[in-house]
Amino acid sequence: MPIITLPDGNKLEFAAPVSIREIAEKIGKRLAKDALAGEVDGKLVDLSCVVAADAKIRIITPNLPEGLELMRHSAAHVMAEAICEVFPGTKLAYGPAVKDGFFYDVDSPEPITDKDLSNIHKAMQKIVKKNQPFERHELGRAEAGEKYRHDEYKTDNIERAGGEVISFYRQGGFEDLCRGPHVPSTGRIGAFKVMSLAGAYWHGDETKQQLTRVYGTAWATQEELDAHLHRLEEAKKRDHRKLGRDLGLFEFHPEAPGMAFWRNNGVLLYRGVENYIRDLCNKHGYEEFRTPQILVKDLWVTSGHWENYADKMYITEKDGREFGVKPMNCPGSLILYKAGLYSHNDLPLRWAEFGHVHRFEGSGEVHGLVRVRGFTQDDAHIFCTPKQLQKEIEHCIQFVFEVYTTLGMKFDHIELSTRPEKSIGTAEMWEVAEKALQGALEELKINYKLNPGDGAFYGPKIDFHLADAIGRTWQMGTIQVDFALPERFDLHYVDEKSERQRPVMIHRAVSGSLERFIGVLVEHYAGDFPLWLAPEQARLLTITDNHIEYAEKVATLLREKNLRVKVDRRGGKIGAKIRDGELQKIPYLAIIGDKEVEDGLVSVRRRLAGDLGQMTAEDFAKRLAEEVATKALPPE
RNA sequence: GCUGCUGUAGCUCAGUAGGUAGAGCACUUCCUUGGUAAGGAAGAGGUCUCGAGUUCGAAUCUCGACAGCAGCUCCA
Repeated sequence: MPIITLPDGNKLEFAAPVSIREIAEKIGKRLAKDALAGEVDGKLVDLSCVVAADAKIRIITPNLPEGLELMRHSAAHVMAEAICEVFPGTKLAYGPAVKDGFFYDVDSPEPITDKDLSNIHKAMQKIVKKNQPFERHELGRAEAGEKYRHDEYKTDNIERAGGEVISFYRQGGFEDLCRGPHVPSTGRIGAFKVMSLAGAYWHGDETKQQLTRVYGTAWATQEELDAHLHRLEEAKKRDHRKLGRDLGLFEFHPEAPGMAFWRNNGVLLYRGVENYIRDLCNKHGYEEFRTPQILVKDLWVTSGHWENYADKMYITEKDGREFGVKPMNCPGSLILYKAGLYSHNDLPLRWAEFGHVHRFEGSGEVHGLVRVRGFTQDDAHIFCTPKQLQKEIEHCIQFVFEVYTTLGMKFDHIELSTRPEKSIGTAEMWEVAEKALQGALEELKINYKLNPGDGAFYGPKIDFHLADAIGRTWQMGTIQVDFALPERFDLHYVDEKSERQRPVMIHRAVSGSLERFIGVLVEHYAGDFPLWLAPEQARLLTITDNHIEYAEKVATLLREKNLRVKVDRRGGKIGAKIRDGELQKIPYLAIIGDKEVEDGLVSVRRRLAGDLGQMTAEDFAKRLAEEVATKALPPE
């Protein structure tokens, strides 16, 4: 006689084993209608699943995150059936629910193209209309393997599935191997849309064949689907590549694929970020260095970069000698360290370098400013004793947080990556390094994800990831512990007993790359930068030509306070000048006409905040200088 | 690098069935001196990314290159 405990604590008693569907019906008609699946003692199950023993039960409906995920997973099955209809002979590899939707990786006998998406969508609509139940059935491992021995993907999935029972789900005449659970029938997958196509390697392995990945999105209601599509449209407007061009920040040209050309507004922004970090370096006890752009091959062989990344380095040859354009700044620092003599009293040495590096990223890998072939790392190399290591890491983490907090940016996640297969150094070095990083994270009580095997070839690392306008995440700041390079370059310091010891090295970058950082920054603010970073902080708009002289005087006053200001002295109506200023996202527009000239005033509009009324030119200058000094975030 | 897609004026885009191109905005000039998100008129601007091919004829069809977009892989 199962006693069912509901989330609110109420209990229901049944005389015989009952299905989730029956439980839902007992609770209420409306719930039974909405129910997609159940959760029995924390495990998701089909609505048809029968409960025989006492259990805690939740009914899963479309408005719960689990319900939405289920709908998306079921939508993937419906799409798989549709694809098989449109492309008979298609084999199915993998089709999970993902953020905002789902995809299915398929192996179709002929290529699927964009033009086929609407046909797939139509086929899905027909399947949904039939509203066929999802039916689970199970086979023994051996039996399942035999049944699908001609399908390499199913065979593989069966091999990977745990347990002796392999479950399948059927909807009408279509069957797919699946752990489940599913929504009760094909009519219950909500509002959906087939979105796009892409290639995807089987198991994400480049050496395996490439499958076709079909992406879809699904939502509980049409309104939510529309809202999602609208959000995507809105996000496009924040795309840093578009804003970069529209706001005159930077652009790209085929003459230097994957490398940015910066216009003045972009340079002002770039310099703002760079100088800010530079000032913080000073505050945190760093010294700044600069090392050559092109260094001999032998150096890259010693550092291990040649072995690991020669094909991604820009290589040049003169007088029969090979040189590499630097892809990292560290070897330059190592040379400088080695050329000096340091004692334990000198450590830690915090050496910063804004070094411009080049990496030949693959043609499909470059992406606006966030993945480029030439970029400046706000790099630093910290040489310290093993004892100082963890404290130095903590110091780096705090530095990173200081910058992102000031800018009002939130990390998507923080990652600790450990030793990869291809690496240099001993197991012991790696262990000490990984422990130091982990220790620092834990000391500062920072949530992080473990990412095993994803460290740099010379050491483990902590990475700080941020999301762009459409939710793609990018690695920004990084802190990497390196025992290997000091060894390879035979670095040492003199300890208290006058003995030579090996220093540890930390590689750290706060922004990661200034280019990527600015790309994400543009999307984060949608071009409405805090005043201290805005390229053009204020624009003075004259009503008529008669006001130009006074406007220039006000401009001079502002420039004396180190503010970046321009005068819009064109003809035309004030409305048009305001519109231009707003479209270019200028933080402050000040209107100057007869009234202002007469009384030494300006009429001020703050973007995103509106009309501030009249104030004296002096007060205006003071207000802006204050906003710059406090690094205030833009108005909401 | 891989799969699919795209490339027409500075920007956003149209171009029907192969018959050598069009709009809006921006720009220039003139008129307008106008008070809080577009004043009016006229004008200029294109080797339709590049190269081959098919054709009497290619922006349009085919192939290749280059660049870009989405995803995958990679990201020291």
